[in-house]
Amino acid sequence: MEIEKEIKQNKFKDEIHKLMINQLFTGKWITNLIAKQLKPFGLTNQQYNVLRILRGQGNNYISVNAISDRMIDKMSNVSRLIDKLVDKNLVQRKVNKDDRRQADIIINQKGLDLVRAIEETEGDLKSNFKSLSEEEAKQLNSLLDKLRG
Amino acid sequence: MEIEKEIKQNKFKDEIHKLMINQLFTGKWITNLIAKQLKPFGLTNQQYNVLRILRGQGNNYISVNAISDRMIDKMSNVSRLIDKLVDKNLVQRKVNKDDRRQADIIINQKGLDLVRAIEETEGDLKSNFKSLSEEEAKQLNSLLDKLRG
DNA sequence: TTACATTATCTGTATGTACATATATTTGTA
DNA sequence: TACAAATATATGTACATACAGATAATGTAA
Repeated sequence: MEIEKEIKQNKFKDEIHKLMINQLFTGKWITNLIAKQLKPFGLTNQQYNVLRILRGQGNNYISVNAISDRMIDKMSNVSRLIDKLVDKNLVQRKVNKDDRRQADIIINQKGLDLVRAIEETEGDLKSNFKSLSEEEAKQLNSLLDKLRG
Repeated sequence: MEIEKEIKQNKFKDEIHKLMINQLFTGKWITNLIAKQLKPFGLTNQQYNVLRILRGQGNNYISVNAISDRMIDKMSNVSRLIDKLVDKNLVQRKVNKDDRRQADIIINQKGLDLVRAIEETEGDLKSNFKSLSEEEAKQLNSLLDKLRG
């Protein structure tokens, strides 16, 4: 649906203004789709983002800062996100030997299993994105990159 | 910058997956830019969104539901958003005469002045979006609409 | 008109978020 | 070495958000 109809606004000041709003709306739309996907698993979007980052590290530990660098939402409070994941016994945290300020984080088997289980529901999520061709998705990706300058 | 670099991820499962992440990242990027613009005025993004919707109604009252329909983030808790705006004396709320369940909201002069003052800083915000041509912005808008199906 | 469903909004609760500041450790430099 | 600056993370706080459920008013069908 056109953004004008989604928010019942039939006029925008200019194309950039419309784009900002369209972009915010679409971002929120995807955020909500993912939140819905994660709900049965009791994870928030940011927690899932962290788990996937950790999985990407394989058997290596990674610092809180490095996680933050890789997060989609860099404003998230990673310390407390990790707290939650430790509470749920999905990741382990230990103090780095060489730099005792640093916390080293790693995902454990339970965490890996959870990510795997969630990934098995990816089909449902992806079904919301059938309206774009591969070519259009590429074009959109490159326009988004360009938008951010 | 390319999304790969922004989040230090050099590979995506497929173009759609990359698009989801790019979209989330870009949405968050714009959200943060707007939050920064609003900070000196003590408003949150959603509060500002509501104020602009109210201004769009001119001298007419509008219900909480109708505001929600017009919001970018429809999950916001409009009742409490309005509470905040009433506390700040930017809007007025009254009970609808014909349907006493309904709350009628209207922006007042102080609210209008504040929106106007914020709009005078739009130039700073817009300066972040110079990298796209008008034509590209249009193309992006139509791809985003299409993405949501 | 009475009972039940529906609607519009509000409230309670748990959790998440943003941001300022604190704590602990390490680094750089005189 | 001593000490200020920088770094990595954690904590306090005020506020926002999501969602379930409550409350009150209205609509509807017998």
